[in-house]
Amino acid sequence: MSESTEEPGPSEPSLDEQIAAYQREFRDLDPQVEQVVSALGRLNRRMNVAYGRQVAALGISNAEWEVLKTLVLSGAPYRLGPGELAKRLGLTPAAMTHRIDRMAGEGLVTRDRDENNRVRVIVELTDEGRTKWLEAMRMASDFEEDLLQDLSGDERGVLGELLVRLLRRVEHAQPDAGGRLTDLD
Amino acid sequence: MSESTEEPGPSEPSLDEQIAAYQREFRDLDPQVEQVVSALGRLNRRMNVAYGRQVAALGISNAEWEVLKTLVLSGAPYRLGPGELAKRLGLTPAAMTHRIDRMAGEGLVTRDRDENNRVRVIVELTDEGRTKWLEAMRMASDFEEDLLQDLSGDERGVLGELLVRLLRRVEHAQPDAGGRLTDLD
DNA sequence: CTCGAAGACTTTAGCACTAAACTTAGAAGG
DNA sequence: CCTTCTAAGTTTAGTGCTAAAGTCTTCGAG
Repeated sequence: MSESTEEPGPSEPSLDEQIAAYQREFRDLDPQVEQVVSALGRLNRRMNVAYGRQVAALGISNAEWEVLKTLVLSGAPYRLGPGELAKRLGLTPAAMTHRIDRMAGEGLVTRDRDENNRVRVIVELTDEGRTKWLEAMRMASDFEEDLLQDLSGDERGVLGELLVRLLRRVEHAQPDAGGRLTDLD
Repeated sequence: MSESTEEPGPSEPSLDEQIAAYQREFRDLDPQVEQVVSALGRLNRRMNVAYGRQVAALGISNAEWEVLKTLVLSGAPYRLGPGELAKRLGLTPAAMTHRIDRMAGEGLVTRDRDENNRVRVIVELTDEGRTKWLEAMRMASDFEEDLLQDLSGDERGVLGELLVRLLRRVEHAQPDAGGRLTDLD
């Protein structure tokens, strides 16, 4: 399951067949719950494959695009330290070091020591990096618009609201509220 | 936006802050679309972290659990070749070879040559593997039930239906229907 | 002022994956 | 038969990640 992080994919049985098979093997399964969860997982995997293909056309990887997005989201002047980037991306600092190496080599970011505190490093988006981000963003938002094309405005609103409620349940799961979700991450 | 299969994570701004920041940097963004897409991505990442923790308590990895699920879904006698497994999991055959090595070493599956066609290999779930699958399945379905706890039956149905419609759009995107989605995977 | 401790990266070792080359069994043609 | 082709797995080389150890600056206590 993945970025996340899991990333299976292409050739699986249809969703309905899969749910039916699970019910045969596991009687206690609620098909409605399973439909939501399985559709969520599959949808995400397919979308990630699609994003990867799109940004690859711009000569960057999905991983690099994530870094560009994080820097832009931090707002002008688009600077963050490697540690902060790692935390926001859910990576180890070690992995960040190497990603930044690559991206600095490609001219997407610069990496400099902070003159006021020479133990800190500042990663800053270059103009080229910002341009790549904008191009990727345009492709992504076209793709997302396409994806939701069959849904009415009302349906989009309902879907967004339901997803946000699930997200809230996962993110700040209340202690003492039935418990199992309390220690998620 | 990412996933999985990209796999970022833990410490990000709140969803609302993130959407507001994107709107500042990219005027053309539809906040409703962005809410759906971002919530989907985040939800999935958090869920994958949670699944990973749960199955780790059983002594297996998320990757191993995916293999167990695939074998069980294939139905009795729970046998598939490495190539077929790789296809369903979206991995290369090379990666399957190593996963099967590990899992055979742990007693979760057996790996044997097909006597009728000695170029084929048959991976078969052991009783121990089936037991692990069942334990993981129980944990997962409890977790999923918990996750959806705040949604009424109707809301679950609506959510499932909307997700399935999105999934259909991604999976068999019609040619000649506006196009961009036609070559997804 | 100097020593010790903490913080912020970087480096090293090891693992899991992909892409591409290789191996071997069975199938097809002459 | 014997050659060639194809299919199914495995092996090799190289990438990107994590965990843990290492380096270097800064800060605080004596």
